[in-house]
Amino acid sequence: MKLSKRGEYALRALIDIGLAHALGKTLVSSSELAKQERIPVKFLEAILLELKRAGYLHSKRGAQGGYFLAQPMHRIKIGDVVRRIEGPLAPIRCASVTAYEKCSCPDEAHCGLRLLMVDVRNAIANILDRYTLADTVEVTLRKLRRDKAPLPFVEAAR
Amino acid sequence: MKLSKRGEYALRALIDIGLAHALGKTLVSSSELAKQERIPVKFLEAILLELKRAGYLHSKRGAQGGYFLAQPMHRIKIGDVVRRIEGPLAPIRCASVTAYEKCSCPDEAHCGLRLLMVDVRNAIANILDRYTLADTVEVTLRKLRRDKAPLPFVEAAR
DNA sequence: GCAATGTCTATCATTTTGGTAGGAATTGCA
DNA sequence: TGCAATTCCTACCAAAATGATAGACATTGC
Ligand code: FES
Ligand code: FES
Repeated sequence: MKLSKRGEYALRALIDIGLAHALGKTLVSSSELAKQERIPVKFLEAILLELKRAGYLHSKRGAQGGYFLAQPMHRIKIGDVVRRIEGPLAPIRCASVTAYEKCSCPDEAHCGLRLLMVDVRNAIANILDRYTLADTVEVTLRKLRRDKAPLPFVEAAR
Repeated sequence: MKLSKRGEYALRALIDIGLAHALGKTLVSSSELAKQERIPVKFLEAILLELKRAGYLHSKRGAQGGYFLAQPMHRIKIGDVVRRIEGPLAPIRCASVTAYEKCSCPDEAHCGLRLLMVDVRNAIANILDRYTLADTVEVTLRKLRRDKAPLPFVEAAR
C-alpha cells in the first residue's frame, strides 16, 4: 500500500506547478522546483519528463525555460496521475478495474480476499478519481492563506 | 498502492485456515494449504511461521501436525495482519497514523498531498480495520453456499 | 523406526527503487 | 555572436525488496 518516491515527487511537483500557476507564475524550471520541494534535481528532471510525455505538462527549452501545465487543472485527476506513474490503484491485480489480471487463486468467484480488495480499490479510487489538481491546489492555497504563511513562487515571480 | 505476494499469500492462507475452522477442520498443514491455494510450499511455510510469530497462529509439529488459529476469528483485524506483513497502511509515511515519519516536504502543515493521502489512508483503514477474519470467512462461506460450490477442506476432513 | 510435519538458516536471481553523471540540443539575452 | 540557462537524452549504478528454492534439523503420531 505504498506510494514510491517517484510518485510522491511527481505529485508534489505537479501540485507546486499548479500552485505557481494559480499565483500567476505559469512557467517553472526544474531547478526552482527541486529547490522548493527539496528533490534531487536530476531525479526530478526525469520525472517531469515523464509527466510531459503523459500529457500533463508542456515545456519550453533554453534560458528562461521551464515547465507549464498542458491541461486545465480541473481536468487532471490525481488518480490518473498515480496510475500513470505507479500503476493500478488496486492493491492486487485481480481487484483492478483498469488493469485486471487473473491471479493464482483457485476460485476467484468466491475469493474473500478479492472482495475485500475490490472494496479497498473502490475506496481509493473514489478519493483519487474525484480529486483533481485544481481541488488539491485550492485546498493548499486556502490553508496557506488562512495561516498567513508565506506563499511560494511569489518573490520569484516579481 | 500494492500488496506483495507475501501479503496476498498470508491473507489467503489465514482466510483458508479460518474457512477450514468454520467447517470443522481446526488443523491444517502447510502442504494442504499450499495445494489448495496454489502457493509454493516453502514460501508458504515461511509466511505461516511469520503469522505464528505475530500471534495469529499456533502450530503442532510432527505427523498429523499443522497450523491452527491462535485467536478467535473476530478478533483478528485484517488491517493489523496487513500492517504486520506489509507495513503501514498509509501510502506515504507522513500520512501514517501508526507509523508516522517526517518527509522531505518543506512545509508539512500546508502540504496538499499529505492531506489527500491522509484521506486515502483513512479510507483504507476504515475498511481493513473494520473487517475481521470472521467477517471475511463468513462472506466467503455464504457465497460458496449460495452458489452451491464445493466446500474446501470437507472431503479432507472426513 | 519411519513418515510426516514444523523450524531454521542460507542462498539466489530478478526486479524495483532511488538515484547520479555527462553531454547534446535549444533558447533568451547581453 | 557568444554565453548561460535550460530541457532532453542515454547510460550507469548501488542498495533494497521480491519471490522464491534448498537442505538439514527437530518433533510427533502411528
Ligand atoms: S486473491 Fe485474486 S481471486 Fe483470490
Ligand atoms: S508529502 Fe509529506 S508532508 Fe508533503
